[in-house]
Amino acid sequence: MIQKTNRMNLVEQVASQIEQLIGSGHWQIGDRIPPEMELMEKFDVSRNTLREAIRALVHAGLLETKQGSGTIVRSANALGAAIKRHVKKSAMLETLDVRLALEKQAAQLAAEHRSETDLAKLEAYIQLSRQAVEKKDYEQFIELDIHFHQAVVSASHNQLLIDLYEPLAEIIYSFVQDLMAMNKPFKYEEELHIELFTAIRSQDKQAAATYVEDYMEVLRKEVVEMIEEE
Amino acid sequence: MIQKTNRMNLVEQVASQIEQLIGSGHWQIGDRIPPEMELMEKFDVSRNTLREAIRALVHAGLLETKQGSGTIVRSANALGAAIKRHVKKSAMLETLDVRLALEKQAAQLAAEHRSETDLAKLEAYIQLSRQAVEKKDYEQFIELDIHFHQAVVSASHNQLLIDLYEPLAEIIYSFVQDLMAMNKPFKYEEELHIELFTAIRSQDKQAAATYVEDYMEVLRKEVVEMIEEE
DNA sequence: TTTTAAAATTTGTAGGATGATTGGTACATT
DNA sequence: AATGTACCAATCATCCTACAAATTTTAAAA
Repeated sequence: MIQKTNRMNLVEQVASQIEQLIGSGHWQIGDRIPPEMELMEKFDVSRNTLREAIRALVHAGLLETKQGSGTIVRSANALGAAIKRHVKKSAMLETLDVRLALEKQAAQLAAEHRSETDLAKLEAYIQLSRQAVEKKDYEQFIELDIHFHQAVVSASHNQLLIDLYEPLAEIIYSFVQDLMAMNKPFKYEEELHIELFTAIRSQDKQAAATYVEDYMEVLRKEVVEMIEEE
Repeated sequence: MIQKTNRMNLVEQVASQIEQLIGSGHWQIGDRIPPEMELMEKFDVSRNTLREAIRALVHAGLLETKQGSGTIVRSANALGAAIKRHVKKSAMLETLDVRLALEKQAAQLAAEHRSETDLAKLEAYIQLSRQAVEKKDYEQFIELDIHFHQAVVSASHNQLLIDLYEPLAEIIYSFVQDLMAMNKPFKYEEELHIELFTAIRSQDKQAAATYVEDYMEVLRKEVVEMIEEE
Protein backbone atom coordinates (compact mmCIF):
# COMPACT_ATOMS: atom_id res chain seq x y z
CA MET A 1 0.00 0.00 0.00
CA ILE A 2 1.32 3.40 -0.92
CA GLN A 3 1.66 5.71 2.03
CA LYS A 4 0.75 9.29 1.29
CA THR A 5 3.69 11.54 2.08
CA ASN A 6 2.79 13.45 5.16
CA ARG A 7 5.01 16.47 5.33
CA MET A 8 3.10 18.86 7.53
CA ASN A 9 4.04 22.46 6.93
CA LEU A 10 4.99 24.69 9.82
CA VAL A 11 1.60 26.31 10.10
CA GLU A 12 -0.22 23.02 10.48
CA GLN A 13 2.39 21.82 12.96
CA VAL A 14 1.85 24.88 15.12
CA ALA A 15 -1.93 24.71 14.77
CA SER A 16 -1.86 21.07 15.70
CA GLN A 17 0.21 21.79 18.80
CA ILE A 18 -2.13 24.55 19.88
CA GLU A 19 -5.11 22.27 19.32
CA GLN A 20 -3.44 19.75 21.56
CA LEU A 21 -2.80 22.32 24.26
CA ILE A 22 -6.49 23.14 24.18
CA GLY A 23 -7.65 19.56 23.93
CA SER A 24 -5.51 18.48 26.83
CA GLY A 25 -6.92 21.25 28.97
CA HIS A 26 -3.57 22.96 29.38
CA TRP A 27 -5.34 26.02 28.04
CA GLN A 28 -8.87 26.05 29.38
CA ILE A 29 -11.91 27.59 27.75
CA GLY A 30 -11.97 31.29 28.58
CA ASP A 31 -8.24 31.45 29.15
CA ARG A 32 -6.21 34.09 27.41
CA ILE A 33 -3.38 32.47 25.54
CA PRO A 34 0.07 34.14 25.47
CA PRO A 35 0.51 37.03 23.02
CA GLU A 36 1.92 36.51 19.57
CA MET A 37 5.41 37.65 20.50
CA GLU A 38 5.70 35.05 23.20
CA LEU A 39 4.28 32.25 21.06
CA MET A 40 6.64 33.15 18.22
CA GLU A 41 9.57 32.50 20.49
CA LYS A 42 8.02 29.42 22.06
CA PHE A 43 7.28 27.73 18.74
CA ASP A 44 10.29 29.31 17.06
CA VAL A 45 8.40 30.51 14.00
CA SER A 46 7.85 33.89 12.41
CA ARG A 47 4.90 36.08 13.16
CA ASN A 48 3.25 35.27 9.83
CA THR A 49 3.44 31.55 10.37
CA LEU A 50 2.11 31.82 13.89
CA ARG A 51 -0.69 34.12 12.81
CA GLU A 52 -1.76 31.76 10.03
CA ALA A 53 -1.96 28.93 12.54
CA ILE A 54 -3.98 31.00 14.98
CA ARG A 55 -6.20 32.28 12.20
CA ALA A 56 -6.98 28.71 11.14
CA LEU A 57 -8.11 27.88 14.66
CA VAL A 58 -10.10 31.11 14.92
CA HIS A 59 -11.94 30.20 11.76
CA ALA A 60 -12.54 26.73 13.13
CA GLY A 61 -14.11 28.25 16.24
CA LEU A 62 -11.51 27.14 18.76
CA LEU A 63 -10.02 30.60 19.39
CA GLU A 64 -11.21 34.17 19.32
CA THR A 65 -8.92 37.14 18.78
CA LYS A 66 -9.59 40.67 19.89
CA GLN A 67 -7.41 43.44 18.66
CA GLY A 68 -5.62 45.16 21.50
CA SER A 69 -6.83 42.65 24.02
CA GLY A 70 -5.54 39.23 23.14
CA THR A 71 -6.65 35.77 22.09
CA ILE A 72 -8.89 33.55 24.17
CA VAL A 73 -9.91 29.91 23.99
CA ARG A 74 -13.50 29.67 22.87
CA SER A 75 -14.11 25.95 22.43
CA ALA A 76 -12.21 22.71 22.76
CA ASN A 77 -14.19 20.84 20.16
CA ALA A 78 -13.67 21.77 16.52
CA LEU A 79 -16.41 19.44 15.33
CA GLY A 80 -18.88 20.98 17.74
CA ALA A 81 -18.07 24.45 16.48
CA ALA A 82 -18.52 23.34 12.89
CA ILE A 83 -21.86 21.74 13.65
CA LYS A 84 -23.08 24.79 15.52
CA ARG A 85 -22.21 27.10 12.68
CA HIS A 86 -23.85 24.79 10.21
CA VAL A 87 -27.01 24.20 12.21
CA LYS A 88 -27.68 27.89 12.57
CA LYS A 89 -28.82 27.78 8.98
CA SER A 90 -31.08 24.77 9.50
CA ALA A 91 -34.58 24.76 10.86
CA MET A 92 -35.13 23.93 14.50
CA LEU A 93 -37.47 21.04 13.73
CA GLU A 94 -34.88 19.42 11.52
CA THR A 95 -32.43 19.68 14.37
CA LEU A 96 -34.90 18.00 16.68
CA ASP A 97 -35.21 15.07 14.30
CA VAL A 98 -31.47 14.59 14.26
CA ARG A 99 -31.31 14.86 18.02
CA LEU A 100 -34.00 12.19 18.26
CA ALA A 101 -32.03 9.94 15.93
CA LEU A 102 -28.86 10.23 17.95
CA GLU A 103 -30.42 10.04 21.39
CA LYS A 104 -32.58 7.07 20.54
CA GLN A 105 -29.56 5.12 19.41
CA ALA A 106 -27.64 6.37 22.44
CA ALA A 107 -30.35 5.17 24.80
CA GLN A 108 -30.24 1.70 23.31
CA LEU A 109 -26.47 1.56 23.52
CA ALA A 110 -26.67 2.92 27.05
CA ALA A 111 -29.01 0.11 27.99
CA GLU A 112 -26.32 -2.28 26.85
CA HIS A 113 -23.19 -0.62 28.12
CA ARG A 114 -24.14 1.56 31.07
CA SER A 115 -21.86 1.34 34.11
CA GLU A 116 -22.80 1.81 37.73
CA THR A 117 -21.33 5.29 37.56
CA ASP A 118 -23.58 6.12 34.62
CA LEU A 119 -26.63 5.00 36.54
CA ALA A 120 -25.64 7.01 39.59
CA LYS A 121 -25.25 10.15 37.49
CA LEU A 122 -28.62 9.70 35.84
CA GLU A 123 -30.32 9.18 39.17
CA ALA A 124 -28.63 12.25 40.61
CA TYR A 125 -29.84 14.45 37.77
CA ILE A 126 -33.39 13.21 38.21
CA GLN A 127 -33.20 14.04 41.88
CA LEU A 128 -31.79 17.51 41.27
CA SER A 129 -34.37 18.19 38.59
CA ARG A 130 -37.15 17.43 41.00
CA GLN A 131 -35.69 19.85 43.53
CA ALA A 132 -35.38 22.57 40.92
CA VAL A 133 -39.04 22.16 40.03
CA GLU A 134 -40.05 22.37 43.68
CA LYS A 135 -38.15 25.66 43.95
CA LYS A 136 -39.79 26.78 40.71
CA ASP A 137 -36.31 27.49 39.35
CA TYR A 138 -37.19 26.64 35.78
CA GLU A 139 -34.01 27.91 34.24
CA GLN A 140 -32.04 25.62 36.47
CA PHE A 141 -34.40 22.82 35.61
CA ILE A 142 -33.83 23.19 31.89
CA GLU A 143 -30.10 23.06 32.46
CA LEU A 144 -30.39 19.91 34.54
CA ASP A 145 -32.66 18.41 31.93
CA ILE A 146 -29.99 18.90 29.31
CA HIS A 147 -27.43 17.36 31.60
CA PHE A 148 -29.64 14.35 32.12
CA HIS A 149 -29.95 13.76 28.41
CA GLN A 150 -26.27 14.30 27.89
CA ALA A 151 -25.63 11.71 30.61
CA VAL A 152 -27.78 9.25 28.71
CA VAL A 153 -25.69 9.81 25.61
CA SER A 154 -22.49 9.54 27.62
CA ALA A 155 -23.64 6.19 28.94
CA SER A 156 -23.59 4.90 25.37
CA HIS A 157 -19.79 5.11 25.55
CA ASN A 158 -19.70 5.96 21.86
CA GLN A 159 -17.43 8.98 21.56
CA LEU A 160 -18.54 9.98 18.09
CA LEU A 161 -22.15 9.94 19.19
CA ILE A 162 -21.28 12.06 22.21
CA ASP A 163 -19.38 14.59 20.13
CA LEU A 164 -22.14 14.94 17.57
CA TYR A 165 -24.89 15.17 20.16
CA GLU A 166 -23.36 17.85 22.36
CA PRO A 167 -23.56 20.83 20.02
CA LEU A 168 -27.10 19.92 18.98
CA ALA A 169 -28.22 19.78 22.59
CA GLU A 170 -26.63 23.15 23.26
CA ILE A 171 -28.38 24.73 20.32
CA ILE A 172 -31.76 23.38 21.31
CA TYR A 173 -31.12 24.43 24.89
CA SER A 174 -30.39 28.03 24.01
CA PHE A 175 -33.34 28.08 21.64
CA VAL A 176 -35.69 26.85 24.34
CA GLN A 177 -34.22 29.36 26.79
CA ASP A 178 -34.79 32.21 24.38
CA LEU A 179 -38.40 31.29 23.82
CA MET A 180 -39.00 30.54 27.48
CA ALA A 181 -38.26 34.14 28.36
CA MET A 182 -41.55 35.13 26.73
CA ASN A 183 -43.75 32.18 27.61
CA LYS A 184 -44.65 30.02 30.51
CA PRO A 185 -42.20 27.32 31.48
CA PHE A 186 -42.03 23.81 30.23
CA LYS A 187 -44.13 21.09 31.69
CA TYR A 188 -42.01 18.77 33.74
CA GLU A 189 -41.87 15.35 32.19
CA GLU A 190 -40.66 13.62 35.30
CA GLU A 191 -42.30 10.30 34.58
CA LEU A 192 -40.63 9.93 31.20
CA HIS A 193 -37.21 10.58 32.69
CA ILE A 194 -37.73 8.05 35.43
CA GLU A 195 -39.01 5.49 33.00
CA LEU A 196 -36.10 6.04 30.66
CA PHE A 197 -33.73 5.65 33.58
CA THR A 198 -35.44 2.45 34.65
CA ALA A 199 -35.26 1.04 31.16
CA ILE A 200 -31.55 1.76 30.93
CA ARG A 201 -30.94 0.26 34.35
CA SER A 202 -32.81 -2.91 33.51
CA GLN A 203 -31.10 -3.01 30.10
CA ASP A 204 -34.33 -2.93 28.18
CA LYS A 205 -33.24 -1.51 24.82
CA GLN A 206 -36.69 -1.44 23.32
CA ALA A 207 -38.26 0.46 26.18
CA ALA A 208 -35.38 2.93 26.32
CA ALA A 209 -35.87 3.77 22.65
CA THR A 210 -39.60 4.19 23.14
CA TYR A 211 -39.26 6.61 26.03
CA VAL A 212 -36.80 8.74 24.11
CA GLU A 213 -39.32 8.86 21.31
CA ASP A 214 -42.07 9.87 23.69
CA TYR A 215 -39.98 12.58 25.29
CA MET A 216 -38.93 13.99 21.96
CA GLU A 217 -42.54 14.02 20.82
CA VAL A 218 -43.51 16.09 23.86
CA LEU A 219 -40.60 18.44 23.25
CA ARG A 220 -41.49 18.77 19.60
CA LYS A 221 -45.05 19.74 20.44
CA GLU A 222 -43.90 22.42 22.85
CA VAL A 223 -41.42 23.79 20.35
CA VAL A 224 -44.08 23.86 17.64
CA GLU A 225 -46.45 25.69 20.00
CA MET A 226 -43.78 28.21 20.84
CA ILE A 227 -42.92 28.82 17.24
CA GLU A 228 -46.55 29.28 16.33
CA GLU A 229 -47.18 31.73 19.18
CA GLU A 230 -44.35 33.85 17.89
CA MET B 1 -31.69 45.57 21.29
CA ILE B 2 -28.00 46.22 20.93
CA GLN B 3 -26.59 45.01 17.66
CA LYS B 4 -23.38 43.12 18.14
CA THR B 5 -20.71 45.07 16.32
CA ASN B 6 -20.31 43.11 13.17
CA ARG B 7 -17.00 44.42 12.06
CA MET B 8 -15.64 41.32 10.44
CA ASN B 9 -11.94 41.67 9.97
CA LEU B 10 -10.56 41.56 6.48
CA VAL B 11 -9.40 37.98 6.74
CA GLU B 12 -12.85 36.66 7.61
CA GLN B 13 -14.40 38.78 4.91
CA VAL B 14 -12.10 37.31 2.30
CA ALA B 15 -12.52 33.77 3.66
CA SER B 16 -16.25 34.19 3.63
CA GLN B 17 -16.22 35.37 0.03
CA ILE B 18 -14.07 32.46 -1.03
CA GLU B 19 -16.38 30.07 0.79
CA GLN B 20 -19.24 31.56 -1.12
CA LEU B 21 -17.44 31.18 -4.43
CA ILE B 22 -16.97 27.51 -3.62
CA GLY B 23 -20.44 27.00 -2.21
CA SER B 24 -22.06 28.57 -5.25
CA GLY B 25 -20.09 26.32 -7.54
CA HIS B 26 -18.25 29.20 -9.16
CA TRP B 27 -15.11 27.35 -8.18
CA GLN B 28 -15.74 23.64 -8.58
CA ILE B 29 -14.09 20.84 -6.66
CA GLY B 30 -10.77 20.04 -8.28
CA ASP B 31 -10.43 23.50 -9.80
CA ARG B 32 -7.24 25.43 -9.31
CA ILE B 33 -8.03 28.82 -7.90
CA PRO B 34 -6.06 31.88 -9.07
CA PRO B 35 -2.59 32.38 -7.57
CA GLU B 36 -2.05 34.56 -4.54
CA MET B 37 -0.87 37.59 -6.54
CA GLU B 38 -4.04 37.66 -8.58
CA LEU B 39 -6.31 37.17 -5.56
CA MET B 40 -4.48 39.92 -3.68
CA GLU B 41 -5.41 42.34 -6.43
CA LYS B 42 -8.93 40.99 -6.84
CA PHE B 43 -9.79 41.28 -3.12
CA ASP B 44 -7.55 44.33 -2.68
CA VAL B 45 -5.80 43.01 0.41
CA SER B 46 -2.19 42.35 1.30
CA ARG B 47 -0.47 39.05 0.88
CA ASN B 48 -0.66 38.29 4.61
CA THR B 49 -4.36 38.91 4.81
CA LEU B 50 -5.08 36.77 1.79
CA ARG B 51 -2.85 33.97 3.02
CA GLU B 52 -4.51 33.92 6.43
CA ALA B 53 -7.88 33.61 4.75
CA ILE B 54 -6.73 30.79 2.50
CA ARG B 55 -4.99 29.08 5.39
CA ALA B 56 -8.20 29.11 7.39
CA LEU B 57 -10.02 27.35 4.57
CA VAL B 58 -7.17 24.90 4.08
CA HIS B 59 -7.37 23.98 7.73
CA ALA B 60 -11.13 23.62 7.41
CA GLY B 61 -10.63 21.19 4.56
CA LEU B 62 -12.15 23.28 1.78
CA LEU B 63 -8.86 24.05 0.02
CA GLU B 64 -5.52 22.38 -0.45
CA THR B 65 -2.33 24.24 -1.24
CA LYS B 66 0.68 22.75 -2.93
CA GLN B 67 3.89 24.68 -3.01
CA GLY B 68 4.96 25.30 -6.53
CA SER B 69 1.73 24.07 -7.98
CA GLY B 70 -1.13 26.14 -6.66
CA THR B 71 -4.27 25.91 -4.58
CA ILE B 72 -7.16 23.62 -5.46
CA VAL B 73 -10.70 23.25 -4.17
CA ARG B 74 -10.97 20.07 -2.19
CA SER B 75 -14.47 20.11 -0.72
CA ALA B 76 -17.52 22.32 -0.71
CA ASN B 77 -18.79 21.19 2.67
CA ALA B 78 -16.90 22.39 5.73
CA LEU B 79 -18.99 20.29 8.10
CA GLY B 80 -18.31 17.15 6.14
CA ALA B 81 -14.58 17.80 6.23
CA ALA B 82 -14.70 18.39 9.98
CA ILE B 83 -16.59 15.16 10.55
CA LYS B 84 -14.22 13.20 8.38
CA ARG B 85 -11.20 14.45 10.21
CA HIS B 86 -12.83 13.77 13.53
CA VAL B 87 -14.00 10.28 12.69
CA LYS B 88 -10.55 9.17 11.66
CA LYS B 89 -9.79 8.98 15.33
CA SER B 90 -12.92 7.05 16.21
CA ALA B 91 -13.43 3.36 15.84
CA MET B 92 -15.22 2.03 12.81
CA LEU B 93 -17.85 0.27 14.89
CA GLU B 94 -18.73 3.52 16.64
CA THR B 95 -19.16 5.12 13.26
CA LEU B 96 -21.49 2.32 12.22
CA ASP B 97 -23.66 2.93 15.26
CA VAL B 98 -23.99 6.58 14.39
CA ARG B 99 -24.75 5.76 10.80
CA LEU B 100 -27.46 3.40 11.98
CA ALA B 101 -28.94 6.12 14.17
CA LEU B 102 -29.09 8.62 11.35
CA GLU B 103 -30.26 6.26 8.64
CA LYS B 104 -32.96 4.71 10.78
CA GLN B 105 -34.41 8.12 11.49
CA ALA B 106 -33.97 9.05 7.85
CA ALA B 107 -35.85 5.96 6.70
CA GLN B 108 -38.79 6.84 8.93
CA LEU B 109 -38.85 10.42 7.73
CA ALA B 110 -38.49 9.18 4.17
CA ALA B 111 -41.54 6.99 4.65
CA GLU B 112 -43.43 10.14 5.57
CA HIS B 113 -42.07 12.63 3.11
CA ARG B 114 -40.82 10.72 0.08
CA SER B 115 -41.77 12.18 -3.29
CA GLU B 116 -42.33 10.28 -6.51
CA THR B 117 -38.89 11.37 -7.63
CA ASP B 118 -37.38 9.86 -4.50
CA LEU B 119 -39.07 6.56 -5.17
CA ALA B 120 -37.94 6.54 -8.77
CA LYS B 121 -34.34 7.09 -7.72
CA LEU B 122 -34.44 4.33 -5.15
CA GLU B 123 -35.88 1.89 -7.65
CA ALA B 124 -33.27 2.83 -10.21
CA TYR B 125 -30.43 2.14 -7.80
CA ILE B 126 -31.85 -1.24 -6.92
CA GLN B 127 -32.05 -2.08 -10.59
CA LEU B 128 -28.49 -0.94 -11.28
CA SER B 129 -27.19 -2.81 -8.24
CA ARG B 130 -28.67 -6.01 -9.54
CA GLN B 131 -26.97 -5.51 -12.89
CA ALA B 132 -23.65 -4.84 -11.21
CA VAL B 133 -23.92 -8.08 -9.30
CA GLU B 134 -24.75 -9.99 -12.45
CA LYS B 135 -21.61 -8.58 -14.03
CA LYS B 136 -19.70 -9.45 -10.87
CA ASP B 137 -18.51 -5.83 -10.74
CA TYR B 138 -18.41 -5.68 -6.98
CA GLU B 139 -16.66 -2.34 -6.73
CA GLN B 140 -19.40 -0.80 -8.79
CA PHE B 141 -21.94 -2.55 -6.63
CA ILE B 142 -20.57 -1.09 -3.43
CA GLU B 143 -20.72 2.36 -4.97
CA LEU B 144 -24.32 1.89 -6.02
CA ASP B 145 -25.14 0.52 -2.60
CA ILE B 146 -23.88 3.72 -1.01
CA HIS B 147 -25.89 5.75 -3.47
CA PHE B 148 -29.00 3.82 -2.59
CA HIS B 149 -28.58 4.54 1.07
CA GLN B 150 -27.78 8.17 0.41
CA ALA B 151 -30.96 8.35 -1.64
CA VAL B 152 -32.91 7.02 1.34
CA VAL B 153 -31.45 9.77 3.49
CA SER B 154 -32.14 12.37 0.83
CA ALA B 155 -35.76 11.28 0.76
CA SER B 156 -36.05 12.38 4.38
CA HIS B 157 -35.76 15.96 3.11
CA ASN B 158 -33.94 16.91 6.31
CA GLN B 159 -30.89 18.84 5.18
CA LEU B 160 -29.01 18.57 8.46
CA LEU B 161 -29.46 14.81 8.45
CA ILE B 162 -28.21 14.65 4.89
CA ASP B 163 -25.15 16.75 5.66
CA LEU B 164 -24.22 14.69 8.70
CA TYR B 165 -24.81 11.36 6.97
CA GLU B 166 -22.77 11.99 3.85
CA PRO B 167 -19.27 12.07 5.35
CA LEU B 168 -19.98 9.03 7.48
CA ALA B 169 -21.15 7.05 4.49
CA GLU B 170 -18.03 8.04 2.60
CA ILE B 171 -15.79 6.94 5.40
CA ILE B 172 -17.46 3.58 5.73
CA TYR B 173 -17.41 3.18 1.98
CA SER B 174 -13.67 3.74 1.70
CA PHE B 175 -13.08 1.49 4.69
CA VAL B 176 -15.07 -1.32 3.14
CA GLN B 177 -13.28 -0.80 -0.17
CA ASP B 178 -9.89 -1.03 1.49
CA LEU B 179 -10.74 -4.25 3.23
CA MET B 180 -12.48 -5.69 0.21
CA ALA B 181 -9.23 -5.57 -1.71
CA MET B 182 -7.95 -8.42 0.43
CA ASN B 183 -11.10 -10.45 0.98
CA LYS B 184 -14.05 -11.82 -0.84
CA PRO B 185 -16.76 -9.41 -1.79
CA PHE B 186 -19.82 -8.55 0.21
CA LYS B 187 -22.88 -10.67 0.10
CA TYR B 188 -25.59 -8.93 -1.83
CA GLU B 189 -28.47 -8.07 0.44
CA GLU B 190 -30.93 -7.53 -2.32
CA GLU B 191 -33.98 -8.59 -0.36
CA LEU B 192 -33.37 -6.06 2.40
CA HIS B 193 -33.03 -3.23 -0.06
CA ILE B 194 -36.21 -4.15 -1.84
CA GLU B 195 -38.08 -4.50 1.40
CA LEU B 196 -36.80 -1.13 2.63
CA PHE B 197 -37.87 0.42 -0.63
CA THR B 198 -41.30 -1.16 -0.36
CA ALA B 199 -41.71 0.08 3.20
CA ILE B 200 -40.83 3.63 2.21
CA ARG B 201 -43.16 3.50 -0.76
CA SER B 202 -46.06 2.25 1.34
CA GLN B 203 -45.17 4.79 4.04
CA ASP B 204 -44.69 2.14 6.71
CA LYS B 205 -42.39 3.90 9.16
CA GLN B 206 -42.00 0.97 11.48
CA ALA B 207 -41.03 -1.48 8.78
CA ALA B 208 -38.59 0.99 7.25
CA ALA B 209 -36.80 1.36 10.56
CA THR B 210 -36.66 -2.39 11.03
CA TYR B 211 -35.11 -3.07 7.64
CA VAL B 212 -32.45 -0.43 8.21
CA GLU B 213 -31.65 -2.15 11.46
CA ASP B 214 -31.43 -5.51 9.76
CA TYR B 215 -29.20 -4.20 7.03
CA MET B 216 -26.90 -2.48 9.48
CA GLU B 217 -26.66 -5.66 11.50
CA VAL B 218 -25.54 -7.59 8.44
CA LEU B 219 -23.04 -4.86 7.61
CA ARG B 220 -21.76 -4.83 11.17
CA LYS B 221 -21.14 -8.55 11.12
CA GLU B 222 -19.20 -8.35 7.88
CA VAL B 223 -17.11 -5.48 9.18
CA VAL B 224 -16.40 -7.34 12.40
CA GLU B 225 -15.36 -10.39 10.41
CA MET B 226 -13.08 -8.31 8.25
CA ILE B 227 -11.49 -6.62 11.20
CA GLU B 228 -10.90 -9.91 12.94
CA GLU B 229 -9.34 -11.45 9.87
CA GLU B 230 -6.87 -8.61 9.81
C1' DT C 1 -11.33 58.84 45.34
C1' DT C 2 -12.63 59.70 40.66
C1' DT C 3 -11.50 61.35 36.11
C1' DT C 4 -8.53 62.11 32.44
C1' DA C 5 -4.64 61.62 29.65
C1' DA C 6 -0.60 59.33 28.28
C1' DA C 7 1.96 55.06 27.57
C1' DA C 8 2.40 50.29 26.80
C1' DT C 9 0.53 46.12 25.00
C1' DT C 10 -1.64 43.46 21.53
C1' DT C 11 -3.74 42.20 17.31
C1' DG C 12 -4.68 43.91 12.24
C1' DT C 13 -2.81 45.03 7.80
C1' DA C 14 0.67 46.13 4.40
C1' DG C 15 4.73 45.25 1.58
C1' DG C 16 9.01 43.17 0.46
C1' DA C 17 12.69 39.54 0.32
C1' DT C 18 14.37 34.86 -0.02
C1' DG C 19 13.89 29.84 -0.16
C1' DA C 20 11.55 25.43 -1.50
C1' DT C 21 8.62 22.74 -4.36
C1' DT C 22 6.39 21.65 -8.45
C1' DG C 23 5.53 21.34 -13.46
C1' DG C 24 7.08 21.88 -17.78
C1' DT C 25 10.70 22.16 -21.62
C1' DA C 26 14.71 21.09 -24.04
C1' DC C 27 18.31 18.16 -24.72
C1' DA C 28 21.23 14.22 -24.29
C1' DT C 29 21.50 9.23 -23.46
C1' DT C 30 20.15 4.58 -23.92
C1' DA D 1 10.88 5.67 -28.76
C1' DA D 2 11.78 5.66 -23.92
C1' DT D 3 14.35 7.34 -20.21
C1' DG D 4 17.24 10.43 -17.67
C1' DT D 5 19.26 15.11 -16.79
C1' DA D 6 19.58 20.04 -16.54
C1' DC D 7 17.33 24.07 -16.50
C1' DC D 8 13.55 27.55 -16.13
C1' DA D 9 9.30 29.61 -14.61
C1' DA D 10 5.37 29.69 -11.64
C1' DT D 11 3.75 29.26 -7.06
C1' DC D 12 3.49 28.68 -2.31
C1' DA D 13 6.35 28.78 2.42
C1' DT D 14 8.62 31.39 5.57
C1' DC D 15 10.75 35.33 7.44
C1' DC D 16 11.35 40.31 8.19
C1' DT D 17 10.14 45.19 9.15
C1' DA D 18 6.85 48.80 9.62
C1' DC D 19 2.82 51.09 10.94
C1' DA D 20 -2.30 51.32 12.23
C1' DA D 21 -6.10 50.36 15.35
C1' DA D 22 -8.03 48.71 19.57
C1' DT D 23 -7.52 47.72 24.28
C1' DT D 24 -5.44 47.70 28.73
C1' DT D 25 -2.45 49.59 32.03
C1' DT D 26 -0.27 53.31 34.23
C1' DA D 27 0.27 57.83 35.82
C1' DA D 28 -1.13 62.32 36.42
C1' DA D 29 -4.67 65.63 37.53
C1' DA D 30 -8.92 67.11 39.54
